[in-house]
Amino acid sequence: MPRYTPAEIEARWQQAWEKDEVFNAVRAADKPKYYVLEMFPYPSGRIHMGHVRNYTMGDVIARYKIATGHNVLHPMGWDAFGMPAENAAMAIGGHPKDWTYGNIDDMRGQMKPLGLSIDWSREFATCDPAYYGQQQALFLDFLDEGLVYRKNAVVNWDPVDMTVLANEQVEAGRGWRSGALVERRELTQWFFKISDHSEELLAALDTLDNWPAKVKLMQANWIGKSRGLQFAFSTIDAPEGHDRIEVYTTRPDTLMGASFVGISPDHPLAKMLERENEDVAAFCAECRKGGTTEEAIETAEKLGFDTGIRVRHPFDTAHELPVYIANFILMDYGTGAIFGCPAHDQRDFEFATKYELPIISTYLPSEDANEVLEEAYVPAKSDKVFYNRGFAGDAWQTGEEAINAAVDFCEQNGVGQGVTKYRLRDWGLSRQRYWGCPIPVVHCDACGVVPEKKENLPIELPYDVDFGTPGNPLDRHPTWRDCACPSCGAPAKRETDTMDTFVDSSWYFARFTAPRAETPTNMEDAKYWMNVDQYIGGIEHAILHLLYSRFFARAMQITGHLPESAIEPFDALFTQGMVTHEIYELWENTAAPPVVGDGPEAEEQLKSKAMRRLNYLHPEEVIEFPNPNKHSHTNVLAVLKSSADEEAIGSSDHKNLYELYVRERKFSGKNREVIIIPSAKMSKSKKNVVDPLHIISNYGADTARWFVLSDSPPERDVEWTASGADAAFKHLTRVWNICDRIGEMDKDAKGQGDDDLLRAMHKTIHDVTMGVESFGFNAAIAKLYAFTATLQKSKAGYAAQREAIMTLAQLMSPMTPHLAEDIWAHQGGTGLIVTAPWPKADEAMLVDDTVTLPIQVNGKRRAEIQVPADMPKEDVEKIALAHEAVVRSLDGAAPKKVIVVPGRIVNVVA
RNA sequence: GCGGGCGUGAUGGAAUGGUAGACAUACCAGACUUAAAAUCUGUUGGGGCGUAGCCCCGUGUGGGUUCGAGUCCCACCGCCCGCACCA
Repeated sequence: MPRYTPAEIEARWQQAWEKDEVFNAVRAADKPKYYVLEMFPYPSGRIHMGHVRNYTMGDVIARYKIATGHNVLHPMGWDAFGMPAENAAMAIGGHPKDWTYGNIDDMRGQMKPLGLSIDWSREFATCDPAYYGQQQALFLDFLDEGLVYRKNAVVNWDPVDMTVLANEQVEAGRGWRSGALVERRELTQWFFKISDHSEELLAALDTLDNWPAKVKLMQANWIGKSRGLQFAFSTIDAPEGHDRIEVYTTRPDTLMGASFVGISPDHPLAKMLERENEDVAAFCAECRKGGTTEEAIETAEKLGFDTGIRVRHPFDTAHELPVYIANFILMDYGTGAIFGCPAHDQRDFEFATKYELPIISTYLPSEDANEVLEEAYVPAKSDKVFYNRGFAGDAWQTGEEAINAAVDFCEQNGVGQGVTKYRLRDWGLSRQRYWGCPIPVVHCDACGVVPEKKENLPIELPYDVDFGTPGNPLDRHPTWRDCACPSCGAPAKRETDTMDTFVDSSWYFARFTAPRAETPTNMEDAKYWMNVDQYIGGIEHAILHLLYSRFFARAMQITGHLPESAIEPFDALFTQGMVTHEIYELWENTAAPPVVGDGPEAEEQLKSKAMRRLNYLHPEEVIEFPNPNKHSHTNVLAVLKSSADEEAIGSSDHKNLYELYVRERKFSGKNREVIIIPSAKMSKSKKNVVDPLHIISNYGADTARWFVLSDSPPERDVEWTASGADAAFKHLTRVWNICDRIGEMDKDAKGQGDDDLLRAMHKTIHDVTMGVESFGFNAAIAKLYAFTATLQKSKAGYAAQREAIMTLAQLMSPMTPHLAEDIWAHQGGTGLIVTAPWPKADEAMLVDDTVTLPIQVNGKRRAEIQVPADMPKEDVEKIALAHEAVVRSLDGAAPKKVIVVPGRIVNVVA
């Protein structure tokens, strides 16, 4: 009997697909188009199970769409710029370009054996000059349209390495290489005017019907539209030019609870005081320590500095408030100044407590509530509260009503204006790094900042750079900066900043529609292929990447690079989960004398000893086995493979391993134990990374693909288990063996149960189709398991069994395409299965004549009846009430009510 | 700190507001075998009783809506993701 040999059949069918060019996307009017795209990978050099899962999901969709008669575009490329390449150059030498292209070759080589339905003829990397040159052209067009501008912004500055650090290079407020305390420093940077599109980007979220609601909500919160009041406090004893402080508040209804005014350390008034007063300067310097992330700022201890300046309350000029410089106020949001209302904001409450400022309630939960607060009183804006210090609207009103009333009141009394603001800031794209797309502008002494001419594009990165010292090598390059001013021709200097890598990934989806075009896009191709019908990627991109891409699509429409119809580039979005794996930790008693002996005393002693994690272990370094001690909470134990002898490993009863485990833990000189941490994100440092190449060489790509789809719902994390992969392989072998068996059958053989088999088949067609359409891959696979079991046991005749196995192959083909092709060929199917039309479920075969109805009494299941599917409600009710179990439950009482849901359930209310 | 999500047997999970635990793993038992592997079959949420059967409890915790809640609402607990220079 021939065997299932994935290594052989997978290579064969991949060649067949390549020969027929079945995945080459062709622009043609004969069929509807379908564009499926997975977020392209960073070329780290190794694919991991997360990639396998991500691309397999996209592949299932792509293959399903091919089978249902679409021209499918399913491209692949590389998000190839970024810091890891420069870090590698610094750490191990070599050049970022060589490192990156080497990695791309490696990863492509690792991906191809997966048998993905990718049109490789469209492949590109963002570090190809042909790609980033077009990106520079886009930048120039954006500049022309006023979508790009320059302004100052803060960066993480490492004062020892004299370089700008990324947020991830700041560890606990210190530079990762130098260990120096990081400072915030201002630089002139390029910005995209994304904030001009805040309202539009927010409003258009409503049109994205096939995006997850959580992603839309996260984007809406990120854009952060708020209506509030902007007004000015007039100052007392302030330096000249600062007789007013403009503040913005979303809670003008709490104005009577104001107890201080806070300004950002970067506020113009703070900066002026800083120049004149050493104490202020010292305080502002203190505030500028630490990273630039919102998280770092929000979680830092709240600090304030009393400037001595005071302001008058707008409603009561006799009431004066102190002005503090405070480290938690951001210059980027609002006006960089706020009034603090400690009674209704927890941050302000803590600040007021620390600096002994008054805490004044403006509203209370009830008219007689205690005004002395333990913490800030912050009810939902939609709750009705009692305004004890209201000044507009009713005494009892919701926060929302009070805010509107307060804005109206203030406007009428000339105390400010209602304004709408957005939290969304402009997108800073300048990076002081080498391995990125050069910003195509020139600095000329005479002409200032001048855009490069398009005919000079691409402005290519020089190859001869050194990474011996931190910082941007472009800055140090002896000649690259030198150029002629595009405007006046005089000697000038190139911009040495490069672009944020988010720019690269904000339009690659459009480039895939015409990857070799001499312009960023080709309008005809863009019109045909856009939008992306199904986009697939991680939830970690829910905000930035997706928001930036939405902005770019608009900007590209404005500059004539995308049609109007493509301003929302992703019709449907799916966010998949991660692949996780157990972590194995080796713990040892490193400090105390070893514990010896057995029994409870030894156990107690072990608990009290200083057991420490010594290191992490690779999955190959441990042997797992079931815990024979059934009373323990731990079901699986593990020992070091190196400690176990051959016999113990080979033996099927786990006695020897358990004895070894006990011996190592209690009797060895080290009290050594392997601890299993379930389900953690795969990470190199924790050594819980499973290499897909191993899986593919051991089991084949189809097994890897089947497993990553089968075990968890796609939006959730999947736990990689060796036994799961094993089971997937066994199942595929089983299917192959069934195919072989049917192939050996007598072609004229008649059997029993043809109709049952075909009914089960049509139900499976229906269920799997629904599953694939709705990303319910794991549920679809469960149905395929069930149908395989049915087919395996079937005694049906040859014709029915052949139809069943061929349909099974078709339904499996998006997940396990190689095995499916092989079965198809084995059974004499026409052409390739990949291009065969998707099977259709026969509606008539889906309905059963009789149904099983559960009968509940008061919501608890008590019985079950079989009735014809079309039996009238009244008759069902009669049968249900007559049922022995129901009679017993009712105990003679008359039912109050009977609910009959046809085809579903009967509930008797006693 | 802020924003978003998730939580179901030993494990991964299934379940348009309608029989909780499909399917798979693991374990246990059986068949085949000299034996093992492989393969196949079967059992398995917890507790109880008068054990062909029946009853009680059970979807992180506590409340609520409903004839009926894993599913909807509120509060809490735990874990995960994002926070603008990681990609």
